[in-house]
Amino acid sequence: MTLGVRHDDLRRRNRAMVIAAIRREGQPSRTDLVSRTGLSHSTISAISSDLIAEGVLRPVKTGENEIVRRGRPQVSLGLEPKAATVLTVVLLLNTLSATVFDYAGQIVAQRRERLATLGATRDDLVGSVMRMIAAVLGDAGRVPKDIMRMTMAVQGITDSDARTMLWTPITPESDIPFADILEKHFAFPVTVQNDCNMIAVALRARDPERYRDNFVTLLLSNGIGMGLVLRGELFTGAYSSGGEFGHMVHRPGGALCRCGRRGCIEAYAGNYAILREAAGRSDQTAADADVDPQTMLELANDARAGEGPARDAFRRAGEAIGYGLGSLFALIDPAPVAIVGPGTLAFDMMEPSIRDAIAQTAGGQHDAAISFDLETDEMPLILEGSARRALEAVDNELFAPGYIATMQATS
Amino acid sequence: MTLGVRHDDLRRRNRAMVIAAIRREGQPSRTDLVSRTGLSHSTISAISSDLIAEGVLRPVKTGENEIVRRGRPQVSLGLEPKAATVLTVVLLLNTLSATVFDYAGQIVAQRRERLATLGATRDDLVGSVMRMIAAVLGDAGRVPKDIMRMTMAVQGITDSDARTMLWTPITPESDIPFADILEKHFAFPVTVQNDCNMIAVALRARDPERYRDNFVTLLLSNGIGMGLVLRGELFTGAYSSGGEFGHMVHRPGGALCRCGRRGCIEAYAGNYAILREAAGRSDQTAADADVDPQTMLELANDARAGEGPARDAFRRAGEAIGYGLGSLFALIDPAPVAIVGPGTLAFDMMEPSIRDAIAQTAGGQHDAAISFDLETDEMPLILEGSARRALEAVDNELFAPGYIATMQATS
DNA sequence: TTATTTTTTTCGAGGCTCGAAAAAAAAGAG
DNA sequence: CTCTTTTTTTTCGAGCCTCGAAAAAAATAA
Repeated sequence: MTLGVRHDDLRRRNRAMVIAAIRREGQPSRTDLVSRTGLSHSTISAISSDLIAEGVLRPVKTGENEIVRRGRPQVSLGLEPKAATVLTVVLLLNTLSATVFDYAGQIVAQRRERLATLGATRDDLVGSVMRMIAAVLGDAGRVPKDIMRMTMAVQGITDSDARTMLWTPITPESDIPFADILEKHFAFPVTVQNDCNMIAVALRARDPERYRDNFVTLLLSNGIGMGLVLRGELFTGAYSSGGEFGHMVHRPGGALCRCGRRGCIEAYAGNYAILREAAGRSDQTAADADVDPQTMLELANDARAGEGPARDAFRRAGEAIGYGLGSLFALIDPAPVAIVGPGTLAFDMMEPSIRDAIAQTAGGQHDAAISFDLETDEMPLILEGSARRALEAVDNELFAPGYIATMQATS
Repeated sequence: MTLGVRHDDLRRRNRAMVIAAIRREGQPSRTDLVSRTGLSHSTISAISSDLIAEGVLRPVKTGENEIVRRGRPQVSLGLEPKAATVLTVVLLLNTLSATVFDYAGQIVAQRRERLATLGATRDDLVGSVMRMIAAVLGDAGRVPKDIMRMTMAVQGITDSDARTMLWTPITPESDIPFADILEKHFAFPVTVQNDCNMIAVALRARDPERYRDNFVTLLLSNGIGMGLVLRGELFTGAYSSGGEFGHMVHRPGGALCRCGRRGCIEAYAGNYAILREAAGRSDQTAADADVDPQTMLELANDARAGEGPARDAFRRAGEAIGYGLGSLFALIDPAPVAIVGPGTLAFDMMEPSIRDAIAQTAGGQHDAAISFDLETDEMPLILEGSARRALEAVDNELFAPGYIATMQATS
């Protein structure tokens, strides 16, 4: 049950608010903070001087963009890059990358390598991740105890505690408790997140006007991923990362899906499904584990050239996505949709049938609210979202009792 | 953007917490409140004596159930019935009822009448509601300015501001702004809520062990309604009351639904759909506006008697519900399901196919978490949920600045 | 050099919660 | 019947926190 609000929570919350505002705004002055947070000048002054003394914030000299006016000039406050260091690891099909960020969100060091995930054993995967972390920490000139938080983004389903990769399309291995393994080895806190959720986090940070309280991100690739933000919060399931849009049922008992079930949206709209259909193979054929982007581009060009199996396949894919969005919108009301990933390259071939299908559903009522934004390259978004997630976790730890002691002990 | 926490918010929140705890627990002592809220004895003492002085709480003598122990006996605190009066109106197919509750949640007066909603014009409906409110207020010996809050529960879709009935199956009329109309006439605040959402509110109050953070309520009747609680909060859409489970797409382009679209879950699982199928009519036949419960009981008995069209119809209905739940659970993870309404009388004929269908979907993975509770009579739940909603709104208004002044002015 | 303007800090007042101690209210013991 | 013990509730002073007003600081304009 909900606990009463203690007196010291008050300061902690207001500190959190100030830091969050600075992370959003970039380099606001104290006066900006007053208007953003609704707190008084006195309070902002007290909190910010505390945070500066603790090494979390620093006054920054704004060079050019300042309007020269009468009166005492505003002093902008920025996050102190040295206040903390965080680490992100992104594990996707055949790709592994690790990045070190400073507290201000700037990249300190980055590594990326190809990794044949499909054939990799559990130990291969864990070992590769560990080696890459060690290497990138070396590049950045940091040791594990400098890292205050790590976020790992993976393709697939994670548990709701963000500790274990429950299932993934990138390897037959499942239930890998990355957080436990890495925390044991490196001794910094780790969370494991779904890649699409990280995309959603990044989009909200990039364009808060458009992506704020309710929106959907779809990742169109060999599978179909979804990130869902409802009421301004990332939606996750009760047990898992949830949001398995690709495995909502499009046609009961229909086409064979990569997950082994039948009729999932993915079994019509995933790259493998589009290829299978365009190639005239039965929709009960086993799925390809990976489809070359080049192949999909050629398929899209075939479809653009005129009617034929390729165009039909994309139409069918669009229909599956459209009915799925329609059902989703029946539940949550229409919302802006961001389409991310390689699938955007053929989105023009799918959009008409998506819109037709949505119009057939209850979700199609307010279709003015439905718009599609495209972003082909998902990798920068995943990285940005992961970093943001790790940094925001640090932001909030800074106010926990004992933070100051910890900082002094480690710095 | 989120505002800073002011100093006076603190007291307001803690007062809210105390009142909420008392509404949940019934008649806790101050010591109980200390452990429930985590606040100190001093704070609880201060807040409760304030609330007693303001006439919101009262010390109650617990008669029997008290364990006789050494030491100063605990004094239980209860809600003061005279602190406020709320009103609920429930408008369903062919039924209208209005109830007056005191602040402790006891019924003061109640009226109920049959009303031929299907043939009623907008003015008929509004007029009937107004007359019934006036009558029940008379029964209760209250005047409109005694009422601090009214909740109206309606079958159908409401807007997310809870002010307008956007669409309803009980009459062809749509977009009736009940809240505006009634507030103008009676001058007390009104909200308009979806009936299934009120059922969810009531279930959570009745059995907080089982229905707490995540659960689903399905109302099986001529149509299919849903109430959804996620993360402990009633889920509503961005524009509407949302949760249109019955209009998720089961079979694209399939059976004709009452809403005019094709393939909705309701077009297979609503009473009219089951009857249509069992009677051997085409699934493109127009829906009956209402189906006699007696007819459904006979149909269920036909089905229980052995294989045949009736059994097939229920099986098909179960399949639609099952795939729908499967898709829902793919998004939100499995959760307990409460099945409410006349449809429960034939639930035994549907449950096997529901479970079979769910097992075919991604949502069926953790099917241990899926359980069905049945409750045939929805009316008491709707009433209880509506009252609770109104009372909780009053609970929270009591802490708004100016509350004390208002109370003194009106009492 | 002085006045004006704007930002930031300082200072005292008022509220709130907390822990400890005191008061209250009952049962049990002698 | 009185005193002790036990438990609940209230009181009291300390410590924070936020706020508004006033003061200080830091720049431009005259």
